[in-house]
Amino acid sequence: MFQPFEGIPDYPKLEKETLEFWETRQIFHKLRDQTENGARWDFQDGPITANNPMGVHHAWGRTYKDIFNRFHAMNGRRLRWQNGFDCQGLWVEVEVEKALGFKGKPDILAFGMENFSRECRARVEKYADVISQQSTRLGMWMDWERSYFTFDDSNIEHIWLFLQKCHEEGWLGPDYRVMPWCPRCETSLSQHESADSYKEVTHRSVYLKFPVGGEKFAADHFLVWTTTPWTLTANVALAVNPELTYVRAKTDDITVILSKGTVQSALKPGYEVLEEISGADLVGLTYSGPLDDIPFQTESEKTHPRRVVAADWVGESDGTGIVHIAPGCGADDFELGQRENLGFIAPVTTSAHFRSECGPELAGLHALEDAETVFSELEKRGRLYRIQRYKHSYPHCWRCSNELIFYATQEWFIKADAGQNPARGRLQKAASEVNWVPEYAGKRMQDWLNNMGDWNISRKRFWGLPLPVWRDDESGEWAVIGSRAELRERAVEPERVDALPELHRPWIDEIEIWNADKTRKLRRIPEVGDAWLDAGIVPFSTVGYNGADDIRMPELKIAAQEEWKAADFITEMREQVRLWFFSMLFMSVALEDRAPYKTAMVYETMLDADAMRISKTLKNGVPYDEAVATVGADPMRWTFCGNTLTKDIRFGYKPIHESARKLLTLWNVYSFFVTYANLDKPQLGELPRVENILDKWILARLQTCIAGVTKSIEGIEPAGVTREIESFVEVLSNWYVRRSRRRFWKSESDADKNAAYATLHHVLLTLSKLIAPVLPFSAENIYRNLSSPLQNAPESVHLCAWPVVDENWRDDALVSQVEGVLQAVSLGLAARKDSKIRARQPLSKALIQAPDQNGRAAIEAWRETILDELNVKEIELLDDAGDLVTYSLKANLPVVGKRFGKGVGALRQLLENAEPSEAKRIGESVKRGEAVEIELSGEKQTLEPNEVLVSTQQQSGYSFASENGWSVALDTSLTDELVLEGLARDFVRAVQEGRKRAGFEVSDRISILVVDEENSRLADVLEGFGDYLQSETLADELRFVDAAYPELSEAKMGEETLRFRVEKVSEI
RNA sequence: GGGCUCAUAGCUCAGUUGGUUAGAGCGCUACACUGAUAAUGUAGAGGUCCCUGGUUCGAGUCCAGGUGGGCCCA
Repeated sequence: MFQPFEGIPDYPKLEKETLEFWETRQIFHKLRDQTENGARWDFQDGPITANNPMGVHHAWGRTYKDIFNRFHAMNGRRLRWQNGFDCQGLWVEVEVEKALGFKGKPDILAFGMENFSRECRARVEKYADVISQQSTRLGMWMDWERSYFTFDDSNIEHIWLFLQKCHEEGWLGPDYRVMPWCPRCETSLSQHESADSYKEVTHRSVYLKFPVGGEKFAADHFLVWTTTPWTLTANVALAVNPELTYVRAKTDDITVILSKGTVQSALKPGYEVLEEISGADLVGLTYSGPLDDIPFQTESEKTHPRRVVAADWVGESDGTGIVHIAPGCGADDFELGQRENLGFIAPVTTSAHFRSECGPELAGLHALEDAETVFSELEKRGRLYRIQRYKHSYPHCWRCSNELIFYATQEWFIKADAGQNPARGRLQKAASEVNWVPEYAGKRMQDWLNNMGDWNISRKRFWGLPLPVWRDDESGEWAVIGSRAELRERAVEPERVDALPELHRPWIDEIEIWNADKTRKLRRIPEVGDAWLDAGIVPFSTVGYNGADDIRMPELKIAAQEEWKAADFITEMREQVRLWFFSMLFMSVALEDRAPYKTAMVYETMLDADAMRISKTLKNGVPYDEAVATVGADPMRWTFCGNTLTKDIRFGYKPIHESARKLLTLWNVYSFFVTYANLDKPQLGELPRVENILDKWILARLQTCIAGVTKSIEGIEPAGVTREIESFVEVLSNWYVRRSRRRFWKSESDADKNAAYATLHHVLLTLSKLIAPVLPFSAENIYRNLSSPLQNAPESVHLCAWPVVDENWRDDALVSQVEGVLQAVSLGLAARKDSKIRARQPLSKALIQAPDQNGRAAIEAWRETILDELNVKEIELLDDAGDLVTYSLKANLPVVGKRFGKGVGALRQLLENAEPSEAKRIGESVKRGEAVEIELSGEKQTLEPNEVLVSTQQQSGYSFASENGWSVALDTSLTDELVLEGLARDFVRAVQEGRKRAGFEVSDRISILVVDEENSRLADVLEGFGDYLQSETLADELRFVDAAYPELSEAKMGEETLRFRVEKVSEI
């Protein structure tokens, strides 16, 4: 007895029960044991940041991960099953700050670094738990007890090892540069981090008047434009492009100098251009700046007088063609300042507050937030010409969304092009050996590597990888430590290293080491590392590459498991190409000179249903917990899996519901099987000898499906899986089950009925395995129910072997035959539609023309089925002989194309427009498989039979429907016998409807009470088809009643109105 | 400015090495079918396959240029 199933699945309920089953029966652990000795297939998980609950976009990626893991486990492969958490870096700190209500670094310092670190760890541990729970709910199988955490000392030590290696290669070192800097977080950000951070904002831009020094343009002003007025405190020069043309122009009763191309946008209306000047002539002029009186400026001018310099990057797309240069506040400026020896001013503190040397009016104010004061100071000094609102894209902190500034600072870099053995070429070679899916991911990686700048790995923060650099500030001597053991060896007080609770700030900062000759004590630099170092090292740290034992999964230990080093598969969203994929690649190339992964799959962006980017402020995303609780995980997983990798996914409840509806067909078939099997209790197990062509066909079609699904997963094409399964379920339901229904209804048990049960059972059971990776819950539910009568069946679908194609059942010819039959039936229904005769009305004859021998064989093989589908008594297979046939010819283009080249056009003309007699001559030859002579453009040619496509049409009075060489016509002439049969069918239909309405069981026996109207043909119908009526409707009796009989229903029988009633025959 | 990528029905998307009349699902309309059906079938409406040029006997498919969108870099 199977668990009954009806209606639509309640996924949330079904999934919860399944989770309990997995848990109590320890299915995951059994799977792991069962694959223990299998060949390795290594999925390396990219760590998810454990600082918040997961979102629905995480569920997308995690679905892919789970699909591939489950598939390979079913194939007996040994997997790692290790989830990873990203645990440190700015993203964690910012969330903890928010939770504690902190505004910035000073709050953290007041709170105490030790307390702060503990808070960070606690948050990570909390959300690691939350995410583990959420992922479990998604059906994701991992060894959740043994996830890796990037804050582990072992992870940190592995990064140290890597950085030491970089040092040996000559790639690592400090540099003084202008960097994007977040004044709130008080740290610089890397190239990685600033990449996504540009946002459209509107700022006030300002045009300023800078009086020109010297004699040449003594009364004039340079007109200078900037969007960051605060940087004027650090102005040391102006830059012009010597290639550009500049002008002197009169405006507001003064004379200004600016580039010719910017006059219109920069000057107020009513200006007058006086003369043109070459940019080169401006170089070398002096000027006085707008804030010349502040101490920074007066001091700087003593050694570096203000002057105009040349820069070829100055343009005219905005501004005035004259750029104010502040080497302390911009990367280009900094570089130009170095080249031209312009002097240097750093006007603000790390939190963007003006230093005291900016003068009493500005000192202590915030450069961005107190911009008003800057404007009024400029106004006070009479230097403002004009203020305009200006919309542009400006960088923001990717974690706290505050506007960034550019700040001169010393940071630590990994320089790819430095050293004896530069990294770039080695990285490119390693990347080229990876199988990128889709291919463009590999091109993006190459592009990134081509353009890769130095990698800023230092952050002036707290909770992160402590950079293993110890330095003596006085002498500048520094050393890189590669492990905790080495640290102990060189420590001034080794026992303090032993006492370290963990390798984090503030504890690690207390350790001092000796320099090489033990003459100086070195202290650790305070910086922590870029979080991408943490994630990038995991291919090594999770397997204990450095030989230490303190890893979460000891069985992966590298000494014993050399094989785990390069993952077979990784997958993340596309931006990870330049983030995690890159950092892993870099670290692996540094350590082992090879890529740490063999296949890398990327997917695109999740958008909402209206193609809008999902953002927290818009609240347009589907919340994960809500979605999984209301619609369930499986429909979501089906939606995710069906998305084409190269396309963004538009995600919302509508697509999930659409997926659920597609899956409903499968559940309907399952429900059909369970319902009838429970009535009949058939023998199930081994497939009996298969005789019925429907069974043969669906088993053959199943093999096609197995092959297709397997190929899709192995070819890293998840969308193919859903396509293959959906098309199979479609024909399973609408051809196999529909055509087999009567086989299941037969009241007696016979071989054919049993074969039908056994076949459908086998198909559904196999299907449950095919969907198991994508729909782990539904598959389990269906499998467990269907496998219940089987001996020795694994207790879970996930412990089953992946189905393989059985060559005994494979029959591609049969599969394509049925495609032809479906076409013929569809054409027949179209012809019937055309004739306007209802489907219940039997017709005497269908005339079918098949395109070829295989098609004719299909009609013969499926004759009974087609008769029934089309409701006709007879099929006449039109052959191609006789005078009534017309031939139409077409060139077989792929074949003749190569041979005839330019002549193809003429040949097509000739064949398609051939006279009937000529068409017949050629057509008949081809049908006989003989070559035929033709005359083409005045030349004799011989056409081989495979070069011509022949289709024939019967000349006939019937209306045809035809397509792809198939034609079907119906003989619509009706005999009285046929009319009566049609009426009988109407009667049956009416009674069945009545049974359903009355709520009878399928097996209930009934009485039919019917009113015999005047002039009705009812009596004739009963006489001719009484037995048929009774057996179809399970009616024990059929009797006439008076028109006054209570509660009669009405129905149409042909043109007549039938009044009747059905009653259940009492059990007695 | 450089790189990658996309453009096919009202919407979401298939379209394998170039091949004859470009498909599916959803939505809409009409009709039909229904003892698994929140199903299904048939038909209709809806397409300059973004544009231009090239290669070819033949281009949605290959190439070049352009337009528009997305992403990355400078």
